[in-house]
Amino acid sequence: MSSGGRPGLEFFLQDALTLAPKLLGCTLHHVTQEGEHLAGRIVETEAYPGGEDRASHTFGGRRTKRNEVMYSAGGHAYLYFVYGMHTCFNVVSGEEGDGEAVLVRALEPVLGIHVMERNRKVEEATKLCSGPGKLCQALGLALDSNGENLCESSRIWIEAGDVADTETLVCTPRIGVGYAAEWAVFPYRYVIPESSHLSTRNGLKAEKSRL
DNA sequence: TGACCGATGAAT
DNA sequence: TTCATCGGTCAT
Repeated sequence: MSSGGRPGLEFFLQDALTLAPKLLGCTLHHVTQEGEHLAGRIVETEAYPGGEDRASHTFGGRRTKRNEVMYSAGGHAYLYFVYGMHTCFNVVSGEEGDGEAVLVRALEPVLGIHVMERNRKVEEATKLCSGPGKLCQALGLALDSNGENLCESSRIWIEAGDVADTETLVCTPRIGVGYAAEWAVFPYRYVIPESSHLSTRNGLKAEKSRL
């Protein structure tokens, strides 16, 4: 995939485990209600394949009002509220009904950095989007964007990109899913280890399995 | 209707 | 390592 354009629907119809590493290097864009154009390069993702994966919201075919959009066709935005104070941004993947998604965990700020600093109330670039809750706060992404179509929306979209030749893709176990039994240790988290914008919580230590 | 529990982050 | 904080989920 080459950089620059918006990937077609078929890109998002891939299953979560295939899509998650491919989202690394892509850029997430958000144009806020105030017209501020914010964007960041994706450097950390996690795949939530659904089905038997206990860490997925759609585990065992569970279907509720909250996870409904996770069952929509790939390319939709799935946002949810967690821990009583944080919003997480996911890219729905796979065919309609699959119930798969990729959680975007960290970005490298690219556009509108001053706005992100204001939104986050911090100055350090490495603290702006280095976590799923942080990047939503920095980009101003809220629950009202749940269900947004990333292929057609003029508010939120993904720009194609690649992992640079000088960068090495690495996968690790997912963060914060220790309750998911054996699924907790599967290497469904993908990072660009050279990035200084990874989520600090377990930044990049407990792994080394190259793709 | 209510108790419990997070796909977290920030402070200590 | 602790805790703030509250919607979703599931058991009554």
